[in-house]
Amino acid sequence: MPELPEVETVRRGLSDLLPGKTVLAVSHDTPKSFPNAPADVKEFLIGAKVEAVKRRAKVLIIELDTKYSLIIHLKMTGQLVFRSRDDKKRFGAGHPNRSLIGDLPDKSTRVIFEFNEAFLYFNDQRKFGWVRLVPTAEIPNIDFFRKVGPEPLAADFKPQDFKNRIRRRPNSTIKAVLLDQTVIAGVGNIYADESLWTARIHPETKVRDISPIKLTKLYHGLRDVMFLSIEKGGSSDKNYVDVAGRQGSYLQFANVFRREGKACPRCGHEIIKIRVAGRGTHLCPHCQRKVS
DNA sequence: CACTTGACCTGTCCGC
DNA sequence: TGCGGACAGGTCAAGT
Repeated sequence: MPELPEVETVRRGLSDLLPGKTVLAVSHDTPKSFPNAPADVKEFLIGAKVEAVKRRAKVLIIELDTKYSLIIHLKMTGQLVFRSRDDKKRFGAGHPNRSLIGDLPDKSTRVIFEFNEAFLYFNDQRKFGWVRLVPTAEIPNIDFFRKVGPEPLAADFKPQDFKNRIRRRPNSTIKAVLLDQTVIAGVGNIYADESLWTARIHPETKVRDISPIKLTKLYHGLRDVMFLSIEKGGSSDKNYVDVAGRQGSYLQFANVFRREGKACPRCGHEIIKIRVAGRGTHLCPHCQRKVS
């Protein structure tokens, strides 16, 4: 579930909490969740101090003072939840900011990082996510980072850059291209559907059939929905929570996603759900016509 | 080569 | 209430 806005929300939370803290211990459930632990953990992680928490596409990068970094992908159901000794006082029962998840670790907990008086839990129900320890200087050489496209929210990412990237795949459907991380970084199913609705583009439209004006609308639509979602703490359908265990509220503002059978907020026609590029896809068949 | 489909996992929901 | 099947927000490898 976590797409760019959710991962960015987690990054901001971790960035407020982790820098300056030293890793005291690490435990993990399976090699799958932490492929190069524990041998490397003992040697490279314990005693390391967190310097910064960054994000590239949907991947979190926790930079340590040892020239190593932890890189973390939440995939569909990953969570990173931070609990300090003070959290019971700050987020106890009745507190509006209290965590929505219970005692940790729970049965979805895969990796635990212990800091002084605090723990960071990596939970992942479906076990698609992972944590890796890599030399910081090697990160740009990792296959995923070499291939991944530009950050759509970067200040220097202009409409023309967006159009040029998208047009590299003229014969694909626009939905498939938006989801392709090598074209644009960080777009997932929710923000693909929402941005296509905003730009009034049918998700099955071939890229070559979309006018320049519509592509410009899509550029702005994509950025608008992502900026709004970050402001709302991301989308929580089921699993996603921030570092304090709180859900995001963006889906309250969604126009089509998970709204099949309801009225389109723009024209009142019924929103439908179809399958495009192998993914559940939500659209208004009246506002979003196939030929631009 | 460009593009699409299945596999990876667990949990939940829906129809019988 | 139980059971089988479909489905879930991401990414690869393998297939056409």
